Amino acid sequence: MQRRTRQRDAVLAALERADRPLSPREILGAAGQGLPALGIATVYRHLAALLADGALREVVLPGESSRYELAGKEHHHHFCCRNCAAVFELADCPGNFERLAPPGFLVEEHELYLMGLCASCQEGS
Amino acid sequence: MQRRTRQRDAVLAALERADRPLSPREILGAAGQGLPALGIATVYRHLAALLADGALREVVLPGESSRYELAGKEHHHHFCCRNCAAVFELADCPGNFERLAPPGFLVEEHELYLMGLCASCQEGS
DNA sequence: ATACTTGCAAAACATTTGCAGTGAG
DNA sequence: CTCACTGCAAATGTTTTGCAAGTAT
Repeated sequence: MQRRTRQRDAVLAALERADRPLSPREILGAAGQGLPALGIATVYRHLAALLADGALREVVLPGESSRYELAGKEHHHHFCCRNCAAVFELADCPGNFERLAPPGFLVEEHELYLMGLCASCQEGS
Repeated sequence: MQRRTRQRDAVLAALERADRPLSPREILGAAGQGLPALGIATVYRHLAALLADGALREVVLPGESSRYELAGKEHHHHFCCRNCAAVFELADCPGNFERLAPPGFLVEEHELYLMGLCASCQEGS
């Protein structure tokens, strides 16, 4: 079982404070505010542990390191702006993807990403 | 413009031969059969170039390096078996994801992954 | 007191780049 | 003949590990 430590709380607090998925680097930065000696290795260790516990979700994007967000939020997906690389959460999920899989396959989870331009980047272009 | 070289052909041939997305390592292995001195750097360089040309698609999965497949195939998505990690292609796409994005956002692309157990891994359990 | 956690530095990997030689056009 | 392409090795950058010291329980 995991112990409750200052570092663990700092990682979780950083993720709670954020309204978007954070990369390990960003978590180190955010959590390191009130805990300067925090090491990146510790961040990775907690991310792995929390992920295994199902307390976090991993958000994978092409060309960037994985980002992490608290699980337990309502099921949702992400929009990634190809210009500013910001990641937004989507409200809805069409669901019902089981029928897409070949017969005999068991669908347990699904992941959906939309990509394009966010509202502010569209104005600029 | 890109020149036509033995290495470039080998990379493309490896991808054509495969019925699933390949990682850079796998491509090196497959393409290296008939071209032993082929270097991993060259593979990466061609993947980057072909990707930029739109000749390839990048398939990103949690925890593994990106895989690549020929573009130009019909639009499709992937199923990833959580047991054997094999990646399968799906036939259909529900499409029409524009409505999921917040107002003002432009959806240019989308990516959908299903995860679960493939037919053979389900039997074994 | 016990044994899980930490930070640091080193290790392991994955990916990119510099360079001089090679080869396509 | 030129200049893009190649292989190699070195450089980057990211994630993981070993270990002695710190600390929650």
